[in-house]
Amino acid sequence: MKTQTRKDQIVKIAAKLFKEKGYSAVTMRDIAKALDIKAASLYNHIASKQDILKYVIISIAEEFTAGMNSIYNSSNTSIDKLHQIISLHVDIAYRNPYEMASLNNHWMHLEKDVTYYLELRDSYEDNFRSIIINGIVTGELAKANSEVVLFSILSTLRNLYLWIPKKEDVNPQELSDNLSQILINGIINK
Amino acid sequence: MKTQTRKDQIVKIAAKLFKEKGYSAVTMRDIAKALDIKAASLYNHIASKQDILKYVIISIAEEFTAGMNSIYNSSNTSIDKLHQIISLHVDIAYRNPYEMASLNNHWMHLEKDVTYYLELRDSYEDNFRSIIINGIVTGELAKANSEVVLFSILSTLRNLYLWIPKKEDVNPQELSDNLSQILINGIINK
DNA sequence: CAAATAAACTAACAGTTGTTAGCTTTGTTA
DNA sequence: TAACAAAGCTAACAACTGTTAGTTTATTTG
Repeated sequence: MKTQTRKDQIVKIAAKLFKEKGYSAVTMRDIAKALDIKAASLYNHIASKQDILKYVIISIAEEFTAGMNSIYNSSNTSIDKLHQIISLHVDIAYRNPYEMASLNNHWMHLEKDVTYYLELRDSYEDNFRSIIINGIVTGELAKANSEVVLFSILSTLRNLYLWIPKKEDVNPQELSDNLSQILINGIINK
Repeated sequence: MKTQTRKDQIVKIAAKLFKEKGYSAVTMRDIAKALDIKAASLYNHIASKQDILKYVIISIAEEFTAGMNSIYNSSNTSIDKLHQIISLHVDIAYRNPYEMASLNNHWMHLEKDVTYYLELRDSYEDNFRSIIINGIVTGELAKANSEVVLFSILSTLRNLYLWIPKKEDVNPQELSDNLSQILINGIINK
């Protein structure tokens, strides 16, 4: 458990405010006030407002990419890989519910770094798509429009950050199991 | 097909800009420039920036509520009701992909009208939850955590607006059918 | 054609924005 | 205890914000 630097505190509290009001609506004075200091003092720790957003988003985007690469390159079945992807999302969303809002909704304000972010995201989606198509080809997964399957699962996983903080005592393992059952087996009683 | 008033044009183009950059990052001058007029001229048609957001969000929120009420009060099976809810979302998202971004992400800037918006949304979710729980009780749906089922389906449906504009020639009926199959029957091959 | 209305314009406002410069305080180490 | 670095402060800036007032232009209607 690394000790939290002042910069870490700034990034963390900014992420929370970004989630509540959106990146543009949060001012440097808002962030400062939440830490009980003046706006100018923030600049002893970060270079700019955009710099804060970068720290909020990029590290988590890279965590997703690393996780996906490891899953993608393993020799598990497609369905096992899907289980692992679900766990990956639950785990990250559980630990970073505020940051996920910026990752999903505020990345367009990264400006200079938006290209890098989109590369990470596209590569993530490409791997995910591959796993689904492969599962359909091998017959593990039912024949279906792979784009709709990808979109549907990814939508649910990307929205976890909205839902997790609203439920007290969510158990990540249990949530992961429930999601796997619903997303993979469906909800109908057969 | 009603003719489009100037106000309608303003609301429509503003919704598009809100989706691209977020409500707070879009200035009245941005909206005006997109219509090739000056910012002050906007005020001949709308009362304020917030007023524009209200027009973007509330009419669609009410359309969802009306649709849900009609489905909820029908005498169909739970599964038929779920099919109808999916169609409702596809239909509205297909016709209003930009407006859906504000409905999902910018409603907190409604200020005075946020209470009304949340009433509509809560009532919508309550009806949805009821339909799911009823389906589980009657045995139409498999035993599962109803909150996770609700969250999972709703996440997919609420994100349609992000996905529909990226695919050319999406056929709403076909999309609706694909989603129904995936969300209700799952993706596994059995 | 006259009058009324709709819809644009210019100019300006008061407040807010991110950021910088320069200074002071605080806490640690030599 | 002197020196130093880390982290705070005040004051100010230029640009930008939503909005208003007052005016002009274009269109519709009696």
